[in-house]
Amino acid sequence: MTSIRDVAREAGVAISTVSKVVNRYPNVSEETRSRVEAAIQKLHFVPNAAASALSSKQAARVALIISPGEGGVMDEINMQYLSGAFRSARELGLDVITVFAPMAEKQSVPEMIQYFRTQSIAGLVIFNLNREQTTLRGLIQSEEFRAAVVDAPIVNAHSSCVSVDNEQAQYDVADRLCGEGVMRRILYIAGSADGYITEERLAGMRRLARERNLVLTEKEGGFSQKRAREITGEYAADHDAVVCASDIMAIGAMRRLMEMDIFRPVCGFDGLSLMGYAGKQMYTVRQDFDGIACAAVAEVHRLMNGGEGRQIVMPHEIVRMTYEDVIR
Amino acid sequence: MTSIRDVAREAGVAISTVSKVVNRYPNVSEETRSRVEAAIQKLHFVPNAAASALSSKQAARVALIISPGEGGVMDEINMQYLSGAFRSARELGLDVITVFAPMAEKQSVPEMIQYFRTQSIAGLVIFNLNREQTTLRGLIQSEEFRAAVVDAPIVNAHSSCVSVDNEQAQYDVADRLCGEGVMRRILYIAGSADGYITEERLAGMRRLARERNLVLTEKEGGFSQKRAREITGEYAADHDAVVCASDIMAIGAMRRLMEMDIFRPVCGFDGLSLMGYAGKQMYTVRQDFDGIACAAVAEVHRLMNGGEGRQIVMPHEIVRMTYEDVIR
DNA sequence: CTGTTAGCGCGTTCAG
DNA sequence: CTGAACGCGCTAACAG
Repeated sequence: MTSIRDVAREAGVAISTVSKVVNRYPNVSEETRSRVEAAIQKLHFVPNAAASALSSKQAARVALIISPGEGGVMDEINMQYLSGAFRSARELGLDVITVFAPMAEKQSVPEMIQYFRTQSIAGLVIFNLNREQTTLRGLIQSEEFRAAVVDAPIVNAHSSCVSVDNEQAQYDVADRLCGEGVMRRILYIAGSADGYITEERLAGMRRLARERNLVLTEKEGGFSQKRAREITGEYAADHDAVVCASDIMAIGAMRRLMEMDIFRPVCGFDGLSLMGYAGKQMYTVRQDFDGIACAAVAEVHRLMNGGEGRQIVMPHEIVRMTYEDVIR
Repeated sequence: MTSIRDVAREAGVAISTVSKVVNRYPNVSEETRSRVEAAIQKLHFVPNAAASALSSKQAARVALIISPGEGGVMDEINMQYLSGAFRSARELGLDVITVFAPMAEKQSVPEMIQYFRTQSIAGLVIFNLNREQTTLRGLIQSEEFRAAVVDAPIVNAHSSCVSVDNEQAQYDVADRLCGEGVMRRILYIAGSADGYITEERLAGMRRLARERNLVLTEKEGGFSQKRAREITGEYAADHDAVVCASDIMAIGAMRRLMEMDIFRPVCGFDGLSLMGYAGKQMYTVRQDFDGIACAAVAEVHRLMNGGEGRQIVMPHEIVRMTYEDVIR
């Protein structure tokens, strides 16, 4: 392994001069710079990130923590999160590691703190946090690290939260759906009680019901397609429309309705391409997961530079998705 | 930041003794060991991975390179790959970074070599490599790093390949399908020409056709649901069954058949949970992506310890998937 | 503008 | 079994 010292010798300059060239410091003469660069080329010198971090003590590493859905439903969202996060990290010059939440949950809070510290982690970006993930929540509350939490309303001095306005988005999509005809009795299939976003979306739905004088039936679907099917089978016939707190539940509802051979408008939430498999066109809330992850990484970067925790609201969009929109 | 030196002072021993305790060296007396451990607890000492790697020069880092599918189809597979890879890496004590292939492809081979070297990367695990990914292929051929390549038959002194027996698997699933009734004319919708696995699967299909005296029509579906739909619409009526080289194409074929209101048995390849949305039950090849990734990481680990490149064949399974099997 | 020097935190001989 | 001393590759003051 050729080191900075070899380059210095080759170029006939001091070690620190090489360092300055490598790190683009301004105060190096054009001549020595080019001499050093020639030596770098010649020796195929490659700076050692570990040594650099050790010396400068600027180990700006960030851990991305994702919760894979067992059924493959969350995968599309998670990959978009990762895609945005990696891109953003690269742009900001942040070093990133990826952690699967279940692994973290198997450990205790001190163990995870220990692990992240040995890894020189200074910031966390946590996706899809729910109430049952006690280790992760403990990690945030310990305030040992700066954190950007996506879709969970946790804000303190060291942590920000990033998400769409779930309340408003649920309101908007249901509003659109209900504007399509005369609908009074709405079946709302909510998420699961352990999800933070569930309440916010429910609140949006309730506000719409109040304003529009709708009769609302609320059921807990737990983000499960199966549950949504069952609920639809049991209640949909007595309602004019089915509003679901997630796409996957909307697909379940739609399929059940087709089996029952009755038509009810259905809407979902998230904007997955999976929606195209529902069989009919459907309104949903399109979230820019890529952009959300991007913003979350930027936010943790800001926090690591001394920023205060805050809440960030990302834009959303109501779309109508069909099979044709989705397939490739 | 409390360092090994603080611990040594606290415990009243030398720095090297602390190091030995931390790294579980045998030659430390029970008494000093416990004294050191007490000090570690007390001071919340956490070893610094960067410093450790720098000093010991054992930076056993591995890069996982994944190709996200634009349409969200590949996401389920990729997440399973990541899941298995992370788990395996943790068990083997390997440090891991994740890289999206499109980012790598934007760079030149020397740039990527440079990047990986600064990151102390010694091994690569490459998923879903295709012929168009020239940078990645150059990276492998440079033999700068040890590599385990999933689903692409590239083997040299420093690289192994890991995959199911695609030829046999395609043979098996089509065999099962054709065993269900009297079928002579088979429509085979292959993958894309730039995918390595495409030929292998095609070869398996051809072997079956030979042995069973089938009339085979081969079309290139490019792993595209849309293409598979079109091909099905054009040719399926004249055939007895449709064999697809991927689940996503099988879904397209099945949907088209339903629209055409004719029934033809269809089979896919991969075992995605997405298959449940096809509408009917369907044979497919279930690959254990998690296990494949796990094996690939283990393999690159072996290569990094001086092993020779080789080919590893993972087991596959023919399954019949239905909507009910898949939803949760 | 360039060179000298002192660490960053740790692993590892090699004497004792 | 223990500890002093050196070096990993690099950055960051300082002098010059």
